[in-house]
Amino acid sequence: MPELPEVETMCRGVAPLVGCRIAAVARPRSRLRPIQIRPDWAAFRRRLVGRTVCAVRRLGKRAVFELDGDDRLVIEPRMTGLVLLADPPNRSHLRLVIAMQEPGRQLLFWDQRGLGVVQLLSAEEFESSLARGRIGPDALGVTPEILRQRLGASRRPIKVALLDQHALAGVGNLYASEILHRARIDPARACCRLRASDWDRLHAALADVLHEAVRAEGSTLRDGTYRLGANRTGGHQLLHRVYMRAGKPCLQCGGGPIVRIVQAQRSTFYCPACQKAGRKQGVPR
DNA sequence: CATATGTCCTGAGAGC
DNA sequence: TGCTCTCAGGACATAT
Repeated sequence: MPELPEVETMCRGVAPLVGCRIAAVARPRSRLRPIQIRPDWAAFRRRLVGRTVCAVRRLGKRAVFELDGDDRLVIEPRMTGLVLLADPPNRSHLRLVIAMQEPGRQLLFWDQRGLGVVQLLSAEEFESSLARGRIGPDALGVTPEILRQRLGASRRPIKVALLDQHALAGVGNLYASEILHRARIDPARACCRLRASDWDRLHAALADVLHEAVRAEGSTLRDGTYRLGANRTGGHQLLHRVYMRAGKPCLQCGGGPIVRIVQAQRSTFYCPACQKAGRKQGVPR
């Protein structure tokens, strides 16, 4: 499930396409339902061919290709999408091939479940979707003050609020649990009940966990869909302290065990000992 | 407006 | 063995 670190890794992977010019755009044939491409396929293709890739950026969980003429190609991998230069896991779930004029250069979008969305937007459309709060500020670009400003007034549990991409972009289900564990905050606590010190720890944990995961090139989970091409996996799954570790001892306090609860129909993993609401925030032995 | 819930999708794995 | 069922969750639509 690509979240910020996985999308960042994919964007870095396709950075060699900067400067390349799009020669052809193709949708491989498939028995599967086609993914969403906007605007319609004909216009999408017509507007892409001939464009040059000026930059590849990431915003939250989206990969944004800036093209000459100021259009933006925005790819949302959602659950199982991969943005690659080559070597997709298989051919049957390859959804989009953008071939460049430069020999051997191409951009691939592979997506097993097909929930991903690919859009071509004008600069105005892209900016207005940000301005109208459709996409919140990137999680790695916020200060502790902005973090609190974006989430602090909500009565929702902090774990649920962290997943709201309109409030803050980039954190998904996996890293929300890891971040709250590192910050020693109870995932069920309402945002509006957090104190200033909690926001400081949350901000530090957010940056720590996400940077650590980027360094490890993201997390490949049991389903194995997240790949870096050439069948390479990410490495951060080896560093998870709570995610998918229900019943196992807490790596922080040695106690535990880690508990799984469900919030907003999603799994949350946490250590009740380390993350007890209102507990004195020391390092337990 | 804020918050909660249902929906899309495919493949893996469980259970019979 | 082969079937049916459940589950995973990102982002949006719809309901309250």
